Amino acid sequence: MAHNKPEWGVRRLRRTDLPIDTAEMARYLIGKTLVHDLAVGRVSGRIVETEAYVVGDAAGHAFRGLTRRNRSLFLDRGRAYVHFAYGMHMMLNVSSEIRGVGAGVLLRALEPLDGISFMEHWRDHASLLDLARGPGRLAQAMGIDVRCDGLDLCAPGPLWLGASTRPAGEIGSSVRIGVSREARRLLRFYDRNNPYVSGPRSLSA
DNA sequence: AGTGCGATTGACT
DNA sequence: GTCAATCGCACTA
Repeated sequence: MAHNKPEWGVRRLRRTDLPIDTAEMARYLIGKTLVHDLAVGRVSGRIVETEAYVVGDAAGHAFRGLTRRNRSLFLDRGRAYVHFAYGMHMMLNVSSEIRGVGAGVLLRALEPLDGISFMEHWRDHASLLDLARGPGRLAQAMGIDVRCDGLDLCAPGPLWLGASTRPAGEIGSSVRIGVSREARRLLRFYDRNNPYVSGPRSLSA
C-alpha cells in the first residue's frame, strides 16, 4: 500500500538495466522511481502507470517517421521525450528502442514521494491523490516542460530513473486511455493495488 | 491557407 | 455525465 515515504538513497538505473523492447519497458518501469533534481530541491515519485507506443504503432507519435517534434523517440532507450499536448499540457515519455527506431513509453501516473510541497504548489494545491494522477498532471507535478526534451535519464543529470523503493505489486494491463487508433491493444500497464493509478483498475492482469 | 483533432484537464449541469 | 480551453501538426486544396 502507498505510504509516500521519501527515499534519498535510490540507485540510478543504468541503460543496460532497461529492456530494449517497448512493451517490456512499459511493464518494467512500473514500481521504478522518477526523480527531478531542481535548484529548489528534489521531487520524485513511484511510477504506477505506463503505456507502450511500440514500433509500427499507428497511435504512436513516431509512426510517420522522424520529425523535429518526435526526434527524441528515435534516440537510444532511456531518453526523455516531452510532448506539448492540447495546447496546454506536457507529457513525459521514455524512449525505448535502439537509436534510429522510434518508440516510447508514456508515464501516466506517479505516487508522490519527495518534494510533495513543491508538487502541491505547482499543481495549485490539488489533493495528494491527484497530484500526479494523469500524464499532464504528472509532468506539472514533476516540474517537467519542453526543456527536458531529449535529456538522458540514464546519465548524470537533473532528471533520472531510479530503482524500486519497495517490492513491485501485481501488474495489470488494459487498453490505452484516450487512444482511438489500435485501440484494442493491451499496452497500458499499472500497479493493481496502488490508488495513484489514473484510469480503470479492473481489466485483465 | 484552412481545417480538424489529439497519448488531457478542470469546471460545470 | 458534458464541454470548453488552446495550439502544433497532419492533411487537403
